[in-house]
Amino acid sequence: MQAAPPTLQSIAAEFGVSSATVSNALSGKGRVSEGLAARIRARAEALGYAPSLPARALRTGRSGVIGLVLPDLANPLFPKIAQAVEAAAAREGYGVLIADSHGEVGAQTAALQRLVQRGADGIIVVPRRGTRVLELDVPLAVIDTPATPGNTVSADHRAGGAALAAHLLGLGHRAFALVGESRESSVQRDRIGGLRAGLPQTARIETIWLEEAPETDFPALARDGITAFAATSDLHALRILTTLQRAGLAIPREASVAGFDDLAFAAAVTPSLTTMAQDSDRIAGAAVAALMARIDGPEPAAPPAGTTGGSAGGTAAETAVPMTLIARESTGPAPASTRSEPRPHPATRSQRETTP
Amino acid sequence: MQAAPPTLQSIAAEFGVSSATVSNALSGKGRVSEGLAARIRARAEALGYAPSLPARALRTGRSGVIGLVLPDLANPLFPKIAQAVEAAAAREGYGVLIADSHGEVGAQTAALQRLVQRGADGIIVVPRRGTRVLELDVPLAVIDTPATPGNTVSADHRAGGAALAAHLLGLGHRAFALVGESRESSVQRDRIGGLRAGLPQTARIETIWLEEAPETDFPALARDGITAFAATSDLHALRILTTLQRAGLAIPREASVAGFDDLAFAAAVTPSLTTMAQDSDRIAGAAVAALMARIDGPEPAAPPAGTTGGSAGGTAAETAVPMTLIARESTGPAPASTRSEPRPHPATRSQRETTP
DNA sequence: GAGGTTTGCTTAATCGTTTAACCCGATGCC
DNA sequence: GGCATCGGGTTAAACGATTAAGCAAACCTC
Repeated sequence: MQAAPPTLQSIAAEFGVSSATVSNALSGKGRVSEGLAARIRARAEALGYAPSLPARALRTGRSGVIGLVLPDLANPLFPKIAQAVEAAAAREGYGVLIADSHGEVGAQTAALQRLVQRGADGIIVVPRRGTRVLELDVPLAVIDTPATPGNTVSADHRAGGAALAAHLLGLGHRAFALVGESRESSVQRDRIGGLRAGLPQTARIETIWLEEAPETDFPALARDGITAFAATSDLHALRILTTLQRAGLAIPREASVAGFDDLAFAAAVTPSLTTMAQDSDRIAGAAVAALMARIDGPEPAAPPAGTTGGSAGGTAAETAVPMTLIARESTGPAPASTRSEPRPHPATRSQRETTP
Repeated sequence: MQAAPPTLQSIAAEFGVSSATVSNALSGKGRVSEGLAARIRARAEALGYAPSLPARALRTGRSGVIGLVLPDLANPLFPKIAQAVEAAAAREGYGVLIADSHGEVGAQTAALQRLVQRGADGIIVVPRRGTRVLELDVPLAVIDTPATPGNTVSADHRAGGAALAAHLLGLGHRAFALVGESRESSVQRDRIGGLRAGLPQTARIETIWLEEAPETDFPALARDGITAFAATSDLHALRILTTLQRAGLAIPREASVAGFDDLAFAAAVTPSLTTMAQDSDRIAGAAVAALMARIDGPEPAAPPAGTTGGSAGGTAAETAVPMTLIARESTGPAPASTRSEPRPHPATRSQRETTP
C-alpha cells in the first residue's frame, strides 16, 4: 500500500541532478554548492528519506550492527547488560543483534559465526564462565573480569568484593560465610577473592561453593556463629535470606546478608537486599566505545607479534569499572553477643588470603 | 589478515562458469547439470561459503532479520521471551534485532521505525501496557493478551488466573488477596479477572492495585483472615512472601502465596514460589510462525475493508497459549482455624465477579 | 531430417549507495 | 594571454546476489 520509499535517485530526479550529488549533499563529503545542498537536505527531511542500510552495507562493508552474545539469556543479570548495550549502540547509530549461547561452548562459537555472517561490524561477548573466546576477524569486546586475558572491560569484581567486605566489617561482623556457585567462573572467583582480601587475618571465614555443597545448611551456620553472609549473586543471597528468615532468624538483627548485581528483585524483598551493583551503563558504554574504536581504526597500534595470544589491544579505555555498594536493609550491625564473646571457632579460616 | 571471503564470483571463476550458475547450483532453482551442481556445492561447503546477507537483502528486499521490541529490557520476564524468540527465529534462519522502548510510547514508536529502517522483515512487539501499536508496512506480531485487539499470540492469562484460583480453592482457601500493580496493564487485568472468575461467589476477595496502594500492609491482611495471596507477578509475590515471613508468619502453613511467570528466583527462595508459568517457547514460536506466514504470503486473505482497525489477520495460528501451574512450596492447605471458623469479615467482597 | 522441446549455461539488469575519476566553465597568476 | 586551479557538478564503476531473458547444442518425434 505504501508508496515506494524515497531513494537517492528519486530525490535526484526531483532536482534534476545526479544521485551522486544528492549523496554528497547529505553526507557533506563531495563538493556541492551550499544552496543546492541545503535544498536537498530540506527535501530529504521532508520526505523522511532514510538510506537503505543494506545497500550501504553492501557498498561499504559496514552493516551498522553489532552482535551481543550472552552465555544465557535467562540469566537475570542479562537484561541490564542488554539494555545498556542497546542504548549505547543506539547512541552510535548501531543496531544490536542478540545471540544466546545457551551456556554451551559449541553454541557460543556457532552464535559468533552466525553474527559474523550476518555482517556484524563488531561483537560484544559475555563469555560463558571459563570460556576463552576464539579469535575472529571481527572486532571483539569481551566483558568478563579484569583478570581474564583478552578482557576488554568489566566491573572490578575484586574491588567490589573488597568494598563489600569493608562494609560488613564496618558493621562489626567478624565471622563470614562467602557463598559462590562455581569455582570455574572467573567473575565469582574474583568476587570471593576480593571479599577475602578485604577481611582481616583474624576474621573467621567459611567459603562455600554451592556447586560442590548444594545442601549447605545456612541456618546451622548462623547458629554456629556466622553473622554475615555474602553471596556472589543476589540470587543466592535471596536464597540465603529467605532460608534464614524461615528458620526464624531476624534479618539483619541476627544475621546480615548481601549479594551482587542489584538484580530486579533486590529492592522488592523484605528486608531489601544490600548488594554490590555493577555500573552496566558504563561497562556497556566502554565495550561499545572499544568496538567503535577498533572498527574505525583497523589496527590499534598493531601488536608486533603473536596477534592471537596476547592480552594486547590495550586501548586506553578503562578496563575495570568500579562497583557501587547499595546498602539496604539486609545488612546491619553484628549482633552484640557475637561481637563481645567470639564463638568456639575463633580461627577456622579455611584458606589464607590470596592476593597476588 | 584473513583472505577475502568467498563469493559467488570467486567460486564461479574456479569452475570457469558464471556466477549465475553457481547461484543456481546452490539454491537449486535454475537448471544446472547434477554433476556440476554437486561439485559446486562441495566446493562451496569446503570453502565455507556464506552468501553476503547485505547483498541478498539489497536484491531481494529481505534482510533475514526480525525485530523484537520490548517495553523494558530490565523486566525480568524479558529474558525468557527473548531467549525463546531468538531460538525460534534462529531455527528459521532469522536474526533478532532488539530494541528497548524504555516503557515510553514515543520511544516505542521510534524503536519500531529504527527497526523498519534497518530492514527488519517483521517485528515482534510486546507493547507497553495499554499501548496500541501503530500500523506499519511491515508484518507485525503482537504479544499481549488475547483480549487486546491486534494481538497475535499470548499466554491465556485469564485461564491461567482461573487455574491458579482453582489450585488455591482446592487447598481449602476461602479468603483471598489478589494483588496487581497497575490496572492499565491488560495482562494484569486478565490475570486478576481470571482469578476472580475462578473463585466462587461465597469467597472473600480483596483486590489490591499496588500502584494505588503502595503501602499495603500484607501481614495485617493475613491477621485479618486472608489466607491466600495471589499476585500478578512473581516479583510482587516475592515481596508479599518475604514481608509475611518477616512478620513471623509461616508460609505456607499460615498463608499461601502464589505468583505468575516463574521468574528466575521463584525456585530459589525458601519456601519456593508456586507460580503460573507461561510457555514462552510456544508463544515465541507462534509469534515467529505468524510473522513468517505474513512475510511469505503478502496478503493473508486480504480483509475487504478497514485494514487499519480490525482484529483481522486471523491466521489459523493459536492465539491463546495455556499457562502451566508450577506448584511449589509457597502454597499449601488453608489453616484449619480459618476453614472452620471464618473471621469477622465474612463477606467484604470488594467487587463482584465480572465474567462477561 | 526438419521442426520443436529440453538441457545447460551465459548475459545482463537490478537492488541503492558510495566514491574515485573526470569534465567544463570561471577565475587567478605572472 | 597562456596556463594552472578551483568550484560544482556528472559518469561510471563498484559491492554480491538474484533472476528474467537469451542462446546454442543436444535430444526427441514422426
